[in-house]
Amino acid sequence: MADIAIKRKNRDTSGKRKIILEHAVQVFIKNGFASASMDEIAETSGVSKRTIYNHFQSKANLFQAIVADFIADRDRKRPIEYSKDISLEEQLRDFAAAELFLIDDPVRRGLSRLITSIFLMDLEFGEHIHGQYSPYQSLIQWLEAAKKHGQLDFLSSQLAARVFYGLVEGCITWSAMLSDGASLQGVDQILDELIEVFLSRYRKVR
Amino acid sequence: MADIAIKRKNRDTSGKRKIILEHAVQVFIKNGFASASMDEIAETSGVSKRTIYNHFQSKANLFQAIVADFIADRDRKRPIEYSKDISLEEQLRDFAAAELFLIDDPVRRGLSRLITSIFLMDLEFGEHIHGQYSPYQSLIQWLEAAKKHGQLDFLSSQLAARVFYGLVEGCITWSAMLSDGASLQGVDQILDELIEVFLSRYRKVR
DNA sequence: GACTAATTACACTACACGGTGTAGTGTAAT
DNA sequence: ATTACACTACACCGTGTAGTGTAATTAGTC
Repeated sequence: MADIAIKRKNRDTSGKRKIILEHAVQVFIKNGFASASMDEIAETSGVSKRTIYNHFQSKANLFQAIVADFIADRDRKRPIEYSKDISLEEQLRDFAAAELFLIDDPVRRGLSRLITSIFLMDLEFGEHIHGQYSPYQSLIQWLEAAKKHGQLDFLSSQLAARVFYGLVEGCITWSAMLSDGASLQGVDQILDELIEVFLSRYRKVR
Repeated sequence: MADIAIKRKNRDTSGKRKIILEHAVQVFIKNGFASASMDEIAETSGVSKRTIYNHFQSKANLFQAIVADFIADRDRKRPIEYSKDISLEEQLRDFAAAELFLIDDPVRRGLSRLITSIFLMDLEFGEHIHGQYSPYQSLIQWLEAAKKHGQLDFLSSQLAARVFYGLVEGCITWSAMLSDGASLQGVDQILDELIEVFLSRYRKVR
């Protein structure tokens, strides 16, 4: 494959672009979208402001690119399917892992906070981000499979899914965002407890 | 008492002040703090900008006044104490009611969203608001009382409280904020289910 | 070394917005 | 009639900042 050399004339500018994105994230996280200035982003990146505008049409555009990367990163995980051979606990832990991924790294956590704060004030934007989030649908499928297999019992898989995600998000995600990760201390035990709570209610008694 | 007439000279300006506060809330909710302009607030209020600055030192000051009112409103509810004569379900519903109060009215819900979005990006501000929130401590007391009375069983009241609030906030509060209240459909049944989930795990079996 | 795309430095525009100063008005108390 | 005062309308200032135009410079490719 000669894809790399398909156009020799143009230099590879992806390095600068990447540098800009990485530093812009920091500035946006630190100041929020509105208060982050393009001058500061340029300075932090060690790049002229003009170069930023050569790579990105506008501030909003730059931010979009960051969000797009974040979403792509988040969605890299494949949906999880029900398995008879793995304990319910372990499989539920897998679902929670997708949520933990959003907050266990300081940069991702910062971005989660920023993006969440934006779509608290702009619900349309929120739809756009949250709408394409698959794990939730995936969990519903999983719950129904587990019910069919006689391991779980509930009336509404919708409601059960809401309970599970509510538990994880309420007890872990939100408190981690609001405490900047401090509440992630001992998160494994907390998660075990949440799963225990969930199964206390929905595990089928034989 | 002639307190009202203690100084006849000053006219009562609380009317204008109230009007400004009420309309400023709308503008802040619509645009966020940074993007809300004092000119728009003046126009919306039907009041000259100068008058706003006669009542409030600055934009930040005006916003503080709004937040203070919100907090005062929120904290009007007295803490709940354990009672042997009321079912656990009913008492837990009472705790949840304090949370529901923050999101059942469109204006309060808007303010909740705004304030939350601000302290996602400014954790110090968050401390200030969240730090003085009593229901959480109050629930821990309640849980321990119920345990002593032999109705509940758990190792850590901290963790149990976290689970309960996590359930309520994760399943109800956050989803109501992000859906602008749409998810409040059938919230009573959902709450019943959450309490059932909680008690499935922590109710003492005799 | 020549060519040229990428980058820089920097001056500049356009504009929004927080906040102030002021001249003047309506009104209720004296 | 006078006074005190809340209020309005409006011009104005300073500043921060998104975004542009341009000439000069750097550096990768041939």
